[in-house]
Amino acid sequence: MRDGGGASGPGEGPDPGALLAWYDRHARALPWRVPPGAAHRAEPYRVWLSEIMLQQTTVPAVKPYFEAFTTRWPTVEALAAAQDAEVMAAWAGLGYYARARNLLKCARVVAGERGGRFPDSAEGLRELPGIGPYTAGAVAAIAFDRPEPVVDGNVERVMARLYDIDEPLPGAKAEMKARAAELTPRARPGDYAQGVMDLGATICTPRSPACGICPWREPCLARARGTQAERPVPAPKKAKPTRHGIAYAGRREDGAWLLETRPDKGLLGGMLGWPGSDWADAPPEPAPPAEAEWRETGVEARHTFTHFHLRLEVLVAELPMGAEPARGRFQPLNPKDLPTLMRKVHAIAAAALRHD
DNA sequence: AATGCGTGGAA
DNA sequence: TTTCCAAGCAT
Repeated sequence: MRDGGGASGPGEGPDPGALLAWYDRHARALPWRVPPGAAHRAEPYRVWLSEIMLQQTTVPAVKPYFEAFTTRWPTVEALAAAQDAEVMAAWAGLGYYARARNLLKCARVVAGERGGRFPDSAEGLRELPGIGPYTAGAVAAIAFDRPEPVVDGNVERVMARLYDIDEPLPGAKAEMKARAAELTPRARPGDYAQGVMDLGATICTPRSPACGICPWREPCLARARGTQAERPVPAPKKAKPTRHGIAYAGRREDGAWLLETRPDKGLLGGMLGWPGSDWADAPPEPAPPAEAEWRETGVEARHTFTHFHLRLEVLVAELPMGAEPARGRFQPLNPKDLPTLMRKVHAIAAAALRHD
């Protein structure tokens, strides 16, 4: 690492000071952020919460969830005291649900074993559930002013272009990380980290980067060579198979739906869902969760996950008050508490049962 | 080290 | 419609 200072120029390598000067003028205003130059730093709880939500997730998607969480649970102690089901329901729709399970685990460790104080070093933060190298560095830098390297997808893209790294991902990550680390300044590490990420989000974007207004345009090797659109070189991608299954949407006379909480491990772990068959490459075997006249809706719920497409056939039934299902539990339902796939099933089922 | 794990918006 | 991808982590 080195100190920032002078201006960037050709042949001199990128200057952290130029990036900080750009950030002072162009920092995005975000709900979890304290503007550069403010007299105080952001609260560790809010920095941590935002960083967990932002993992592989866009800023527009995170904003309403961050607002909802901080309003409902203003402190780590409040979050730690929440019920599992209410936190999972509040996270529903944001995706990567292991984050929510680890969020609660982490909150309970911090509140229960650390007096509500987050560790103030990257090394300490790294021990907590759901906090990996990136998040540990980000919280240490932003909340505690520690000069830690903070390497996310934005930073990797910026490094790939600054140094015109032509090795494909993910092999190139080691060099990207080394370049990012040697560039990280001792001064204002939190602003610097947020600055590089803002640069990646607004100027050095994946497609059509705005090189003409970039504070690092002069030292950028890819810009000089015209290769910026081809950096970073992506990893080879695999085809997504299509899997099939059956979902059973049962509604009792009182309006309660037959739902089950999915096991913690695996896809949509810990979330509410409809009982059903396994999801497999072959046509699914029927697996009704209760004895009833299950009726085909003729509509499939289609959904794409990270690594496969899914088509779920939706079956519906009206169940009597005395029904004793083999699987699941009757409960009142707010569809917003369901992950997106299960919301799609609900919409199909509700429409089918409406036309009786 | 490679794989599993969500979602919605943009092109 | 399909593809791509966005502030990664756990195993």
